[in-house]
Amino acid sequence: MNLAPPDALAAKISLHTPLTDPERAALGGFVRRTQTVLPGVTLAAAGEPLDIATIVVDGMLARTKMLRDGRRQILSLLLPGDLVDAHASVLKTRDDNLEALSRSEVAIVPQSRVAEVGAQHPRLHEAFLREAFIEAAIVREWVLNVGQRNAMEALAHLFCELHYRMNAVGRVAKGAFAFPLRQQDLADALGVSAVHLNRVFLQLRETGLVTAGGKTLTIVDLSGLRQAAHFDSDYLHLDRANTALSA
Amino acid sequence: MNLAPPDALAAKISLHTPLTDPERAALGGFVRRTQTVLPGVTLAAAGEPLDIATIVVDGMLARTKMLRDGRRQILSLLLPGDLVDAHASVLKTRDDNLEALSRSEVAIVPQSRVAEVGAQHPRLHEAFLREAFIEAAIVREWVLNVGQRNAMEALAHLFCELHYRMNAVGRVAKGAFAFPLRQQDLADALGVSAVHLNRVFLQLRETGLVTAGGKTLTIVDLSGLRQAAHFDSDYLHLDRANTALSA
DNA sequence: CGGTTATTTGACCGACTTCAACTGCAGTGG
DNA sequence: CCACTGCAGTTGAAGTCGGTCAAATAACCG
Repeated sequence: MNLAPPDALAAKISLHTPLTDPERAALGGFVRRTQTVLPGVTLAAAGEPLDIATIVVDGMLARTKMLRDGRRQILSLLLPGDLVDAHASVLKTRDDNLEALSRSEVAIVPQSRVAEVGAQHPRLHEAFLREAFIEAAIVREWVLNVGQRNAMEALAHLFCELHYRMNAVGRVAKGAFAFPLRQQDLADALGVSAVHLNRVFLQLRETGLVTAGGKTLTIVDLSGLRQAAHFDSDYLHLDRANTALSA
Repeated sequence: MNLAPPDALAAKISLHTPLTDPERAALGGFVRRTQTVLPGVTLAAAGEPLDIATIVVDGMLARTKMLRDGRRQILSLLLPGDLVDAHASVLKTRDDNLEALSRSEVAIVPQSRVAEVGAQHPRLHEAFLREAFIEAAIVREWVLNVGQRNAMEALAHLFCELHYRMNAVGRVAKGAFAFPLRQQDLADALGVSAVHLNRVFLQLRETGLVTAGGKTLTIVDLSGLRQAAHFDSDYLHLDRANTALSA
């Protein structure tokens, strides 16, 4: 029903680097064995060693940080095709958590194997690095979302981002894509309370720009939503993708 | 009066990797020629090519993002010894601005030279990568600051971070270090208004935990400040440094 | 010293929070 | 089949943190 697992990551990488068959095969090796994780499960927690990378095959995960009193911040959403913590082995221990927000399929790859594949395929090495830097760019935009935009703008902006990122891996059909988050997760992503998020989300749906239901989000009017959010996709570094969307 | 320029970067790197003399010399080559930038000057703007790295020799700069209506968010503060945008050449264009917050000394290094030195000195290559990942970790903590902590906690947390980072490059004496920011900059860092920041900053000074004056910030009671901020320095990945502070 | 910029203060307003209750829905077991 | 349970979503009321506007100091700089 969805693209076969390896394709999402390969699709993202080939936005910047055309891939040869051996390179595709190497990527395929990463996701040969996947495992299912249930919503709420923490795959990796702050303080643990950074010895594994994770590839999201299906579902939605998040990088999170917690405060002692239970406050929780989502730092970025991890979508199918995302390669998480590759190259992070230059640091010893994690400083954040990797948490499943929905039932998801992931492939867990030891850093040593990522390094081996990188050594054999220099362009993959560079591509992995690029993915890490793009995630950093997404987190920087996230700061802007949380720090400067009000809840409505921030929500609209987040939905735009998800649309572009899901589209880049072929997971958008007629403006709709899987969206399994609870409102509490959205609230923790934007740094507002769940109650306030609920009201703002209702308001946004009333505008008719988006509809939601059954764990699916539909962007009805992308250009209207982009305007509401002042969304500019440059920070996603999608380059060759979404040329149809940017019009 | 301060450490000689190259020492700050070398000091940070040697927290993780002991450096040989040739490696130190290579770093010294980066900062042989520096230039002065005045407060408010934008060294590099979003949309420009990512073809240079910048080393902060003295002063304070910031990575910033702007919204069309003038709202401004500071994404991270760049201190002496920081190596900015090394390795970022895997991406084509900047998505943020590099702005001087005070009169500063910086060295501008073409990405090609960073790459050459990295090729000659593999451990420097890895060290540059590590610096980039540490900055990403700092930005992630920044999201938590802006999204979950209130203004007082966030301000105390930021001051703790600065103390640790300045200490790691030998720029702290008796709890005091150079702090040339305007309150407007602090406000843009925390995502609050300058008026509110002013009141909160006054309140924090009234607690006696910190004092400020003459572009200098003094942490009077670090452990008290850490408690107020619930500060945990793990995310700075300082490893061997600050062992005296962590007590 | 004059002109500019940064900080401080006051008054008022609005976005967002908190607490609490209620609805709707899906799963479970009797 | 229907109660029971639990969780996500929705709604209301009251309060607070932080925003805005505006003006008054205070510090800085040529």
